[in-house]
Amino acid sequence: MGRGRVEMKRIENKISRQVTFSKRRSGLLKKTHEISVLCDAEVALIVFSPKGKLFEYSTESSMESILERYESYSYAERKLNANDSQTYKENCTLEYPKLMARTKLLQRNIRHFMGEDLDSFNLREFQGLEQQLDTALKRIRTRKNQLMQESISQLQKKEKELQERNNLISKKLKENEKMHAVQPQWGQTNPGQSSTMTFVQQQPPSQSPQVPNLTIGGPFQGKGFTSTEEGQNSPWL
Amino acid sequence: MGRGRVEMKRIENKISRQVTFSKRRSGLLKKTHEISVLCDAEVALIVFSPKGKLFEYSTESSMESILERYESYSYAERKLNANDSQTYKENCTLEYPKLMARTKLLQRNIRHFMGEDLDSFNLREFQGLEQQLDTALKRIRTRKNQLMQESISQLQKKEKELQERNNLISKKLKENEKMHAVQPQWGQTNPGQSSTMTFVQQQPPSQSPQVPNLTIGGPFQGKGFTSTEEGQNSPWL
DNA sequence: AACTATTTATAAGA
DNA sequence: TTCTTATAAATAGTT
Repeated sequence: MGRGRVEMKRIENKISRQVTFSKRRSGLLKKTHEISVLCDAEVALIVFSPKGKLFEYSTESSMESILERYESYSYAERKLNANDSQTYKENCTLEYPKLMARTKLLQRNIRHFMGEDLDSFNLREFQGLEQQLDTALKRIRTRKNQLMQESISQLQKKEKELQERNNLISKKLKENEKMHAVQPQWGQTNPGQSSTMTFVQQQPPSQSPQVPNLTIGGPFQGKGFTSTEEGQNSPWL
Repeated sequence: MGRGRVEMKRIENKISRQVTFSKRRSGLLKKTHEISVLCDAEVALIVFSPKGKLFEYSTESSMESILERYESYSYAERKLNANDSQTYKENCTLEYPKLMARTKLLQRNIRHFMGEDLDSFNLREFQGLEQQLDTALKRIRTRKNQLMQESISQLQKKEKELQERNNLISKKLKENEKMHAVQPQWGQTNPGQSSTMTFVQQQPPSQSPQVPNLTIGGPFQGKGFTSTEEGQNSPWL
């Protein structure tokens, strides 16, 4: 847009480059603002001029929270070069306040997720949170249902196996009884066996190692919700 | 640019909003790219759609490095009043790993609250999370409804006030007309008043300070434009 | 996803 | 820098 096409490459003339930067920067900020308002999007824009000057725009939700959100999405670990002790210490000292701020933010977020600390929310924010939780809840329920389905089918399978085993044993027992009926020599082998017993409930021998433990409640490893690992009360509260 | 002016406010129609978002997003990404190439600037753009989908652009130097640069910038501005610098540093170094661990935990929890990263969950954990979210959701909906109720009753109150004011004015106007009908002396007081005007819309005098701002979207304080330096040439204002 | 009528952004020039 | 202006781009409304 302007009085001629523009090649998409670095403008070599320093002055023009500076001027273009200034013009386009304001245009860009404007457009960034517009999309955020018109479309209700959360936007963050960071621009460093070639001279190293910083320009930024962010939706009301603040730069920090957007970057936070971004990082929770693309969770790229920052690798501290921990090999060098001195660097590490400096790094820690430098990063500590950041980390603290971030932790506070996360805690607040969690409280929001738990429906607490909502006094400052406006309608729109409620709407957003509600939708987010609703989505999460749906996902969780889906996953839970999957798990339950699996449990059920495994239990059914187990049931079937046991049933078959029972049938087998019953059959053998009957044959046994028949044989005994032909030559009834009681006494030496199995004293106390009742001949009227028909079904025998028995654990399949391979139970514990091969069939997963399906106890509804399973072997918990306590991931941190509710009961809170080493006992201290919800660390984020 | 388009077939009509566009009011700078949230587009209410969901479909249009979605479409506009899509169009403007690509425009914005393009412009972001252009300024970075033409002017040799380092740029990062993060956009979350209203649905929560992430779009991003960053100069080749990578998002991470830009964000780091950004943070070092904004933190450089904050003066840590290092009263006891040495102790402070040691403390930080010592506490840093703890804090990091905690932050990680918090982040994981948040992901769980968003229904992500649930592969390791067992049934009981799902149940717990589900219940927690459900409770939260109920609270949030309650609060949201309260807010809406308040909005509604305030609007109704305002409506009533306006109605009364209108009635009053209409009444006065009628009396006025009557008087004029008796002795029609035009001219000296209010030239240009039309006698056929019936309703007058008027703001209640106390509007702005006493009635909370109910704009759906709340009272923005525009945390955005920190364009540093001379800054306030906000061309779009 | 395409198509235009228009509005905007902006390159050049002053 | 800022203003102006000719033109290129972006895009709102439509199909």
